[in-house]
Amino acid sequence: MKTKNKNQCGDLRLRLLRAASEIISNEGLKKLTMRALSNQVGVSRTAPYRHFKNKDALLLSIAEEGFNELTIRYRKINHDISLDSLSKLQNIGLAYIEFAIKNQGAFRLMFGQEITQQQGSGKLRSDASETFNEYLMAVKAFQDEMNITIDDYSILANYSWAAVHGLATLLIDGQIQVSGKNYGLPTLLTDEKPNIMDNVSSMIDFSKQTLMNFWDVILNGIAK
Amino acid sequence: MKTKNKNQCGDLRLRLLRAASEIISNEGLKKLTMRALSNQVGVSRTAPYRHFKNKDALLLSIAEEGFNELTIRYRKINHDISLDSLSKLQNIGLAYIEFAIKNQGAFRLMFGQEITQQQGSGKLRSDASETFNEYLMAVKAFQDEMNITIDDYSILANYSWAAVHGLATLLIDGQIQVSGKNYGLPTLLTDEKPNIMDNVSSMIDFSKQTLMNFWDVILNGIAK
DNA sequence: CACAAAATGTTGACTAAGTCAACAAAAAAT
DNA sequence: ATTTTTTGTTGACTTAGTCAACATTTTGTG
Repeated sequence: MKTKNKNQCGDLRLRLLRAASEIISNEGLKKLTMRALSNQVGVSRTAPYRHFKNKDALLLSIAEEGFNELTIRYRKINHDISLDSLSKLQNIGLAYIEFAIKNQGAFRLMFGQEITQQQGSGKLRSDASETFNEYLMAVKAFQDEMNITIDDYSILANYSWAAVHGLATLLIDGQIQVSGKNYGLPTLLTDEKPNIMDNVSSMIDFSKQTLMNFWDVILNGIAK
Repeated sequence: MKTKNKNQCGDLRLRLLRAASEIISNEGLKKLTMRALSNQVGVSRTAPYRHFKNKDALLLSIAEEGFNELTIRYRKINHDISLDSLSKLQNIGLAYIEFAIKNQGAFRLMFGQEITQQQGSGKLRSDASETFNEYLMAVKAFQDEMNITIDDYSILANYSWAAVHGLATLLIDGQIQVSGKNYGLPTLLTDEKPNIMDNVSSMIDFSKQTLMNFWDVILNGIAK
């Protein structure tokens, strides 16, 4: 009998995933080496290969877990009866950005090119589909509730995805100054080096602020 | 006398930069190795080290060149008298995306984390500043010409940057299907693998379409 | 033009990292 | 209790970044 008991068989597997995500978030993908990872977790350098075919497979798993986690958050929002469809969409956008900031490692893998260019493994695709479906559902509900003139819902879906994704990406890549005298300016325009992990809460505040403006513009237009 | 003659001293340097960009664009950053690069260019594996301190320095140079190139395009648009401020802004956005699609390698380096997290080298910062300033100039002109109620121009700047950047990023990461029956859908929701290099023109068409909607929404709001 | 200095390129060698194979220990199944 | 299966370890091979020593070519100067 294959005991898929997470406390035994899966223990190391889980610890590896957690540690790997942390390393990527804190030090970047380049610093994630199988050897450093093994070391961190306290096993020999090849132990991870009992749980993952290779490094890419490990990264894939991180992405899968990420989608599952994100789906849970989306569902919680979509199921919340106290929210109207606009609020749901807004909260989903914020959840996306928060997830990106707090789980940089997973986020980069989920929406980066590393994985899309590979096979993708049915598992990943189905996990990701759940996430996307939850998002698309919110968009549809919003369009139904408002009298949106655009017929194709995928337009709004892509548009808001792009905007939110862009903000998330710029933030975790340290491209926008979220604190100090250069608040809101492109980092490359300033002398300050962003200290990403120390700035999580500033980033989230900045995102909230930006998203507020964002939705205001979407709804009313810039010229009002 | 230091002959900085590009035809002699700089010859290999330039060839390396070109080849490196190409490799990143076609096969991804992971496939760019100093050895493969040297091989491609037809020199020994350590020859590049005469022109770049190390691999990171080479990447940095690619980014620098990228900013210079992008600045030129922005300038051309900003100086075009036949365009009003809105058109300028729109064209700049499109130029950004086109650049990203046609120069993935450089783009990833310019706006990714690899570089921001490093020192940044004054040269890079000043090159990037020119690009950003050109962009900010267009935003200001636009806000001046329209009667925008938002006082802080950096809000619109960040907002449109994020949206455009998000679209560019999703496209080059192959996250959006730009042709076929799944047109406009997230790739992970489908079975099709995007063939990025074969899709350049589809991507650009898709971007134009999306940007049209994008600016329409920004100007008029979604509910009209 | 001859020679010294500087720039450029090459080969050899070292290190870090991914990964396989053979072996060992532990857990599970019979 | 013994056989399998699972999980982990060490050794070894390969690829890739990079330095050092050496060779060659280019450049500058008397």
